[in-house]
Amino acid sequence: MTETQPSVERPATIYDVARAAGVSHATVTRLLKGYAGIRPETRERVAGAIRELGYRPNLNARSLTTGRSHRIVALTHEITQVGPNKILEGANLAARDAGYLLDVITLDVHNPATIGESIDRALQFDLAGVLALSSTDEVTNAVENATFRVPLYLATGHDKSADSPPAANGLLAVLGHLADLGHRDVVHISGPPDWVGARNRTREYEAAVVQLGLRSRGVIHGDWSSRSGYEAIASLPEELPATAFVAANDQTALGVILALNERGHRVPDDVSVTGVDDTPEAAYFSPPLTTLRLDFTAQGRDAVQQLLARIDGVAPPPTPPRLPELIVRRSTGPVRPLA
Amino acid sequence: MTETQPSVERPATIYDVARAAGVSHATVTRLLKGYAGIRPETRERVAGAIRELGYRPNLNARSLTTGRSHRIVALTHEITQVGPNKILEGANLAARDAGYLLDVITLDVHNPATIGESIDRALQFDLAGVLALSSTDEVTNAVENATFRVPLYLATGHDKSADSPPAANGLLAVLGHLADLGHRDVVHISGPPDWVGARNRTREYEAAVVQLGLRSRGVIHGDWSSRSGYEAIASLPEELPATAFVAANDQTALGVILALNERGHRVPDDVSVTGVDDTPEAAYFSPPLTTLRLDFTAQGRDAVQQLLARIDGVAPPPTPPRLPELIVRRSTGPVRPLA
DNA sequence: CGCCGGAATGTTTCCGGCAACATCTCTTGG
DNA sequence: CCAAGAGATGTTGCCGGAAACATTCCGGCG
Repeated sequence: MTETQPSVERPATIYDVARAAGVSHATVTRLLKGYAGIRPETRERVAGAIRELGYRPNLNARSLTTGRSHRIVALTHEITQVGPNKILEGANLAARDAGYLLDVITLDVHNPATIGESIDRALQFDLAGVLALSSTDEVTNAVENATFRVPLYLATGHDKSADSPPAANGLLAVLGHLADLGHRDVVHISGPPDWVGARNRTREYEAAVVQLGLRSRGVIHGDWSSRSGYEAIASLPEELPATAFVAANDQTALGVILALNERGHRVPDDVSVTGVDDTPEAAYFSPPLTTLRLDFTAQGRDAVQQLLARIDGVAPPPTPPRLPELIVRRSTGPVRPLA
Repeated sequence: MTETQPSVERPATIYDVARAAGVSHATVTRLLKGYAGIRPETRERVAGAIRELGYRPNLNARSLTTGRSHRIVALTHEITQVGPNKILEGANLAARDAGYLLDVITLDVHNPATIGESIDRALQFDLAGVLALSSTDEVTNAVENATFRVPLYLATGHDKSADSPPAANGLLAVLGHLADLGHRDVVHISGPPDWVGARNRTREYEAAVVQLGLRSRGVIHGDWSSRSGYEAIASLPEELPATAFVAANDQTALGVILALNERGHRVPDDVSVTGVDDTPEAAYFSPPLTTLRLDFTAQGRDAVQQLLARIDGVAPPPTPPRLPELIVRRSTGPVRPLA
């Protein structure tokens, strides 16, 4: 399970390289920075020395003088959740493509005291910028209260903001689909209220219900977990108040399905269930889940792009709307009227 | 969705603080380092200036002189997988408790060329150590080929190594459970062969089969995904060759269950299915999954501890064996003989 | 053949913090 | 009352690299 490498010798510096090549350290720097005016012969010698000594510039020292680093930090949390997780993945790629190193600092939401501390710690490095991938109010607050001396881009929630165009309103598609199947009575199992994304989904749900002329038979607060979906159904009266259950995410939907099964309701014959996120597993639930596919990776990319624009003092590029896509599978079916 | 903060003024340095307090910068350093011999009055003035200016030491500059930083980097990949993900969580906590900042660099396994590059990039900073959380051979190789000048701890796979005590052999418990239920014929759906953890599980499976006198009716290669579990079953002949299916992880088991359902086999009445990992969702599958609970978080903690010991040149603490725990739920039941 | 000017290379200083060493300022003992 | 010594604070140089500035080299031209 383990292996180590002894080599503890200090890394070579430009001075070492310069000495080995018989030039001044400035020449080494020039080579490194791609300066053209170096005699081929000299260039060769220096390059050789660099190779020989396995020289690698010390980025700390570099950013100390230049005052700018190519490092950006992403503050995140709950990377277990699909959303944050994939956003990070996208951000990581985008950063790398732009020549930046993105490193991730995971905040411990369960331990609020440490949030500020972690942020503080991160800021002690020379950073080009900070990408705050915050999904909960707690983290958002902590971020807003911190004093950053570097560009900051705060992406709250992996959802569209309140003022986003209606087209981005994914739950409308979900409820539209249910309405098409003849459903009138629906129940929403929401995400944790301190998550922006959860609130947005709930709001979208409520708006869609109105717009489509459906009846919402309740919003039950969940917490993204399967357990909360299970318990939501368990808390319902014997006679189900709805024919369709709209869960805030796929995990919750999973719990909903199990609870429904246990109470003798077949999905989708008796009741329909939907999720949000389209996690890789959703297609393999029993039955496969009708859900909303969100492009988290793209959102991560967009966020990095926004941050980079701020770093470079350029006008931020417009973020193309990322339209959620309705994925219809077998957890939804034609309504079967309530008893 | 966004907010920015303008403040781009350069952060205060010890010199700024010194000037503001009317002392030399050395005095500021002394205060920072907890040196006792400072007159209360002076101390007060300096502390005031620090507060006033919002001074934060520049860790880059610091590690430049001290030659040691309190930063460790975790190289990881596929953080979407539960295992790596939770290991990271544990590592993060352990590092923080030890006063280190752990930052995470996600390697892109799908793009091997970038692995070396990312590692290289990370090494250009002053690092106290590197924690390589590698689960696949590709990454392991890349890590082994890189030249680190800092302590390295390579944790391969989130499983016990080949020479670990038999007690750690979790699949024995799983198969023992199946044997107790009367199952004789079993099939294993493995993880991707380039994952150490997957190979270990397969080996454990095979050993357990022999030890318990069962009959393995095949090992089908999967890739951790639900899809691979689904396809594994789909590839089987009409007459199932086994009464129990041992999946390499929970996701795979999910796919297995769906495929089995679709072919008209009820779980667990007709066939039994097991997983590994005990993801939070496993308890809410339909039916809830019998699986093996692994303590990933502890493994992450252990790894950090090992690394820190190397950094400090101390003898590494013994890693307590993390015994997997069999969680029996409803996806397994008494055998029902093959037709 | 010497001078000029650009190309190639070298020297110095600074970034922010730290540590070794130097200096100053008291208190105290002879 | 002065010197010694401890305590408090200041000065200097260095870490690795970058940039401004300085110098050397060289060929061409008058």
